[in-house]
Amino acid sequence: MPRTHLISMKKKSNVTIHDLARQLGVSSSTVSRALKSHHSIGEETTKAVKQLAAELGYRPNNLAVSLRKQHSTSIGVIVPHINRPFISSLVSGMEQAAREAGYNVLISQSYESYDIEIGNASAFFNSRICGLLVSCANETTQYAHIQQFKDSGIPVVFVDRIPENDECYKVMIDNREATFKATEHLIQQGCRRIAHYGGPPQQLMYHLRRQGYIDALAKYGLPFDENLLLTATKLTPEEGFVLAEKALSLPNPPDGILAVNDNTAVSTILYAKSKGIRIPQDLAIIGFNDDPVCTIIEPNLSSLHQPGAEMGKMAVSHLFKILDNEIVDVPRTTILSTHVVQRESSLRI
Amino acid sequence: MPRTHLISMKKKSNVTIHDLARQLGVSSSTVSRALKSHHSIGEETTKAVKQLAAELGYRPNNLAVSLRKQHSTSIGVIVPHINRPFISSLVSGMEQAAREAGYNVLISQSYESYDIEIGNASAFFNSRICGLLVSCANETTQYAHIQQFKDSGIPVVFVDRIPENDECYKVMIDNREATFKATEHLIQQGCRRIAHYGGPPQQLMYHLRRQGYIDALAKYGLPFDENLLLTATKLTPEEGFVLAEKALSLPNPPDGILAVNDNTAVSTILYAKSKGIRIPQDLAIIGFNDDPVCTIIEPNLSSLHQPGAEMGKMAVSHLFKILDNEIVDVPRTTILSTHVVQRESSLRI
DNA sequence: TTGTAGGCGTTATCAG
DNA sequence: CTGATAACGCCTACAA
Repeated sequence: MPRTHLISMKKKSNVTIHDLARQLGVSSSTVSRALKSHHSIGEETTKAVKQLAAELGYRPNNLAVSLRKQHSTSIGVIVPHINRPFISSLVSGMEQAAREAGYNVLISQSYESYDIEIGNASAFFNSRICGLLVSCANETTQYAHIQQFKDSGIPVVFVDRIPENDECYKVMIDNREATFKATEHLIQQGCRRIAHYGGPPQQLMYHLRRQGYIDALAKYGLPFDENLLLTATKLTPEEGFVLAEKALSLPNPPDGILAVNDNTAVSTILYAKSKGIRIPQDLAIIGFNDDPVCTIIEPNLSSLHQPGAEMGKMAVSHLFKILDNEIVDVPRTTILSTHVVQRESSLRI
Repeated sequence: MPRTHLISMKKKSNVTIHDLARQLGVSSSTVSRALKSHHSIGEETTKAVKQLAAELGYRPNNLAVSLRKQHSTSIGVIVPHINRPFISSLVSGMEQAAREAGYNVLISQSYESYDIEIGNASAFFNSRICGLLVSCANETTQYAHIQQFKDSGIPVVFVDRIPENDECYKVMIDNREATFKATEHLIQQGCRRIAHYGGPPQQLMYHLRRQGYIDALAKYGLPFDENLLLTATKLTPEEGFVLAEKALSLPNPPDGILAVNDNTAVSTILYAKSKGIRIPQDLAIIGFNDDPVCTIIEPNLSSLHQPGAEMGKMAVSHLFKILDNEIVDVPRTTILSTHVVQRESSLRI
């Protein structure tokens, strides 16, 4: 009967430091210290402990460690959708940086919904994440669900979609400058009536992009025509077709389009081509994000490149610095650089 | 003096059930039970507890709950790369299903590396995930790092990239059938010399896809020409160009190409067009995955559609059933259906 | 209906 | 150099 017991030596992995301690005739504190090569433990003891741990397949229980240390190693990430090129690169960068440092990444999608974002934040809080990275839902205009983290000393870094608040840590691009440069590029290519597809205006990001567009027009003395300022809410390819039709059927249609993302820009190219409008001769187009699709659509789509993976890594790096109290090294706002990638869709000269 | 206490009402969120208990003059077990509306607790007590909990901003500590219950609510996910259309949809589906059930999703990327996959699995194990979803790295041919979970009673579901092992839970498509259908489609469109870009052959998935291609040729009495069977390792767009050049510069070039993914198919279209090869008249092409790019490349790329998000949801659903001991409801192998999406790149009739 | 006590696995403090 | 003890926050027999 004890036989069966011994035979089932299937390395059960509930081995704890106490099991090791018992078998070695030492205390569990000694085991705990030996496992992390604490200097105060004798060489032999340490070796013996580590060897037995390996033999029995001991695995530390991070749940217990985190509870005891009052500090977990899980970073929470909230994004609107994972399956979008820019965001999946962003998340990929976060995951890479976090894992290299031995941290886990908890992921969640808000689907652009404020309520879901609140729920996700709440779940993360209860899971005692050690830090939060958020790219806000378009719906989100209040931040109480984020404030709870700060109140508990859990650092938060906003990425890309950020709130209008100077107090918080942000990693982003200069959205105004980006669309300014994009608009400027179109102007330099000879466009004089440039339309802009803007995103949901309550999102600061889209507001700034609008502003860059307007500022560029002003700088070059081009009139601002309200009819040329369209607003998108979903920013899907489908919506892109609607916008394209709207813009191109104006009595006085645009000769250039600055789209707030590549989805809508691509749809516009497809729509224009189907109507016999030549790109870029009749209509120059530039998108935003520099998604992979830019080099596949014909003509290739000019776009504003923003470094997704780098933004993710940077956000994680900032998070770690804040956790390590090297706050002085972390600027409230980090601006990553963007650049216009000039491709056929906008090159008229 | 108690005043100051009351005034500093900055809801510090380290409130525990003991704090609530103390303030209400009850025991912490009562609080614990009241919070989950245990029937044995008086209505008034329950109400009082919940109200105070809300006032003080009490938040349950999942770390402690999991430790105590010996069961966490975190699902680990290992995929090769997040930022690929199919995989990000897969992960998105997983996240959605998991979160709806109140579970967290821990994500990690293997970058197709066996060693990194092992490291990720190890980290997850230490974090005491309650279940694992894996889509294996191409390098992976051994599964000891996965076995540890099974040995500890932690369910594992393989998704898409699965091992050659009947014992494990798998959610996948019928890869052989998929490429069989795709090849058949090309044959029905009049192709007689069909080339195939295969993936790393050690991955069962790619082996099966090769087999479907070969079987279809056989069924229709077409000769199998080794020169038409190319092998890709990275499956990147860049590699697609190399493969395209290799295939199209053969002495007797193919009139149809079955690519193992859309990346390489798209590159082939671009390459062929640059060489004046007409698609689909001179060369019919079909890809695999049905990435968004298929409807943007011109001509639109035919492809094999596989339901990414559904696979992810299904995997999570299976995991939950296994956790709930409803094992009888979970088939070892779940095959999701695929279909050929016929587009211009292959329609010659 | 409520309270007591013990423990989940680990680490930190203090003592030897 | 090592050990005993007490937490971390929660849950759950068992008692009352």
